[in-house]
Amino acid sequence: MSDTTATDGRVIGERALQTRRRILETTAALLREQGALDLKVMDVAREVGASPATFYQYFADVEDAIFALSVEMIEKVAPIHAQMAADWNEGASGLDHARRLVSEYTDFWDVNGAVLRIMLLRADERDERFRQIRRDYNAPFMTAMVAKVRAAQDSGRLTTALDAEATAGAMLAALDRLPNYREGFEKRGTSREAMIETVARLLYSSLTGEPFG
Amino acid sequence: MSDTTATDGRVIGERALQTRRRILETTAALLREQGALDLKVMDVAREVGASPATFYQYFADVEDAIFALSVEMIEKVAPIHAQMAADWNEGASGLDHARRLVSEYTDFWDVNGAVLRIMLLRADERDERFRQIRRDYNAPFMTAMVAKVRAAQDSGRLTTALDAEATAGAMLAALDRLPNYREGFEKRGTSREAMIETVARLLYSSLTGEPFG
DNA sequence: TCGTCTATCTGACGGATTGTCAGAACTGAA
DNA sequence: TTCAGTTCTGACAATCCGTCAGATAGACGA
Repeated sequence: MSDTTATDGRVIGERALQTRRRILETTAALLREQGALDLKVMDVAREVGASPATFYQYFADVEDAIFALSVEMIEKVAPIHAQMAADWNEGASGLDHARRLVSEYTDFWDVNGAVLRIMLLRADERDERFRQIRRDYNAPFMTAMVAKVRAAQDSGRLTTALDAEATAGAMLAALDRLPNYREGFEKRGTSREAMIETVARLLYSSLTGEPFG
Repeated sequence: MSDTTATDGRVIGERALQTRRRILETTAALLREQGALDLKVMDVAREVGASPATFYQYFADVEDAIFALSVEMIEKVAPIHAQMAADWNEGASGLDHARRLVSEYTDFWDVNGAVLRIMLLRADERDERFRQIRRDYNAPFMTAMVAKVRAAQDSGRLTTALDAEATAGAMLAALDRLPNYREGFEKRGTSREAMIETVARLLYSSLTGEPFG
């Protein structure tokens, strides 16, 4: 069922699993170093120290390997989902919880950005396979945030002029894009902490209706 | 100076200019259809009806052509900058102006998204060439938004706990990513208008300190 | 009209990458 | 050690890359 298979469909054993993993790690590393546009199967194979034929035994092409890495993002991000769900249910100081969420998610981007960027790109480019993964990856964030917005709206603290989905989406957009602007920010005097504080406050206010101050 | 040159550096004439343009338009079209990851020089050349050698006369590779398209985005987006600057200086009903900005920028993304996505991707991947273009492309938005935030903070309407650059960046993030989520939104009942209204209100409130309601 | 000059384009090439086999090498069990 | 199943790879045809030298086309003067 969830057994890993080779491109010919057969279930693979321990040795093959390790090879597959080395290919994935190498793909991720090269992705970080040189980006996706000119990442070749040959580059990965050379770096792994294997024949290109070995690569093709596990993945159809480089994009397919990045797809596998994207799938793994879903479980890698799960602890952040869990933390968020736990925090937000107990209902205590929301702003601190928002700070923690933004901080942890920014760290997550710093580590996994290279893969996440291609996942989002291919989903944006209408690839259905990646769209499904993007949905699964985003869903817990979206669900939690939409619920927050609806709750705030139901209790009258937040205007219903805001669409709950769109509000959550906008906050997710900030979470996903701001790590990519951090270097530029820092060059102009906006520290990582200031960025996190700002996004946390925007997030908190947009989801609860509390004023920014 | 701003004359267009071939890869060997010579300034090109009228006929060559048309060839170059056909290559660029074809690249943009194929980018929309099949995305960037497996867009080959051969694909473009075939579609243009020219030899690959002709392509290489004007661009080093596909990415280089996308770079040229990215450069063109700067002047293509200028009218939206201008409209925004004009609107925001006269100081009248800010929310309506925000609506117009979001609406027009969403349309801009619908037309030019394929190129914008790669511009942002390559900049995110630390390519200095694309980073420069991204800066130039974003600068007018950022400058105007940062000024708005600072003004609101100076007059005491907005908390200084928000960093001006980060706030502007977060709003830009929403503008840049939400068009990519629109199809998903619409499938779940959030119309284009609702999305625009929401982003406009978030933008307006974050830049002015006015409450969401 | 014709020939010439120059800008532009391309056929053809060596080299690299892609993707696919059949079979070689490895592994663990008997 | 032998054997059977698993995993890996050399070798190949097909395609793509990137670069020439030379072919072609358009402008212009005679």
